[in-house]
Amino acid sequence: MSRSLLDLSPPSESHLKILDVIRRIPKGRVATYGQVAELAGLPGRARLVGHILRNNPMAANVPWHRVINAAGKISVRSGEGPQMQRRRLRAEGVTFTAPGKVNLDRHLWRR
DNA sequence: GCGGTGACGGTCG
DNA sequence: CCGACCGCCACCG
Repeated sequence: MSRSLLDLSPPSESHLKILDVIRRIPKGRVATYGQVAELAGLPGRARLVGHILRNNPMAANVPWHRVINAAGKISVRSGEGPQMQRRRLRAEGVTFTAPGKVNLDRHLWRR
């Protein structure tokens, strides 16, 4: 079978650090890609966070749905991703100001 | 091994 | 709100 992304990717340190930060996002709160990257000690690498979530679909034990972009919107593109993300956030009590747009003033993770 | 390409972003106008 | 530009880098040819 052709496996290009997942199977061959060895868990790099940055990789693990990012996932670790995401695990710390409290329930009912959200964090931006840039914020996650920064907390992981990787300032300026917001896109790396996106890449990782993209290549780690399941992201087991990782509340991937709590990661959104700086505009408060859901960035997930693939298939049902967006819907599922919105659903999960709502289930945690996260409110939206518009379809797919999280109320950052209320739920952005402050640290 | 090297370079082009595009990305789950961010920022500014 | 939307679009253009920017910067950083993993992926693939």
